[in-house]
Amino acid sequence: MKKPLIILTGPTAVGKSALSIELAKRIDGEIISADSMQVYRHMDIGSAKIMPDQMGGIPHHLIDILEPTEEFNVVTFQQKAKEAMHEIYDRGRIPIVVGGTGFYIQALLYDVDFTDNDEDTALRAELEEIAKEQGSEVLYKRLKEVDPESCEIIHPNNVKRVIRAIEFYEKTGMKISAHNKTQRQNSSPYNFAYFVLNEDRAKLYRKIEQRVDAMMEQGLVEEVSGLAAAGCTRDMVSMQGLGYKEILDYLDGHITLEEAVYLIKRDTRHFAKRQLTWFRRERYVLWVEKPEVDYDNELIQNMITEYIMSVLREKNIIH
RNA sequence: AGGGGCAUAGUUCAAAGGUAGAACAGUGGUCUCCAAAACCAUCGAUGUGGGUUCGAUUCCUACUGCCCCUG
Repeated sequence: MKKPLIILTGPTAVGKSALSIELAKRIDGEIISADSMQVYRHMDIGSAKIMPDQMGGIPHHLIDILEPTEEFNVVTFQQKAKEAMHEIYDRGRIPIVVGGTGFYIQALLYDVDFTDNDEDTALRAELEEIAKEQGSEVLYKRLKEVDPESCEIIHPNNVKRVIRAIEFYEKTGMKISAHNKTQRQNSSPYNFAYFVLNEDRAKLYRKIEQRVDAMMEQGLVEEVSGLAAAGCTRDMVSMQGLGYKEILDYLDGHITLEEAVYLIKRDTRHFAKRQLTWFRRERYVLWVEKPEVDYDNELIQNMITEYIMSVLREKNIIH
């Protein structure tokens, strides 16, 4: 008997958090955050983190679990999320995965196997050096010798993925193209429902821009300068987050504050667009479109929750 | 009101009497260990009316709009 799993995602700023609280209350669920930035403590404003007073008493997992100086990646996410799920099942409750990182959701939902190799930071650094000094073509040729199939899929300019493919081969002796092919055939071990909340593009973009303005008012600059003072630098995973890298550039005097705000807005729009692209090609997703006209917010929330509940009943996730 | 200047893509800027380029924005896509990352692709323009010319978006001219100076 497959265990139940609910996924609630969508582009940034669409209103996932608020809806997830409503849903969790009704079905007695707990929330697992699938967000690569909200895992970090002291990064509240820029990550639009849900704060304890907004949680409505619903337990949240994978929020505030790391210091910004620590590394976080899919593998860590997968491990910690699975641990959290076990605990939730033990309590007889239903896990609701909420967050916008599609890659993380995929890793969890299909239980993608990452175990047969560890990342090798020394090798990565070495390969990065080669790319920088000799050009990405050199790396690409090296990959071609061991895994020509990957070369057909990966663009030569995409250094990160070329490096990963070489690394995979060096560490395991296998081709990542073959590995990915088999992993892609995994079916989910869960009885799941995968909801993507979406709304009119222009409206979403407007909300993103308003949210960035609000972050500035809430003191994003202070938050980032605090992190910088605590030793955070832009090469850290946490500081690659939207709002953080741009404000760091401002604090370093590379750009003006006005430019930083423009860049945060632009890059967040791009991000939302990429998220939607991801969800479009994901299998078995259920799109939940917000109505174009602005009704009462609570009313919309209720309608959507009702719809989600009906799907969950149909799928025997709730009774 | 008088004088001057400018009108090219959504924006900022190129170029040229013979098929008008770029950056950014917008749009679509890739993704199985940095994913809020990295990468790929693509739509789109000469303000309006006359004239000169084989050919005008370019030269001339009127109009319209915007900017600057003077009052």
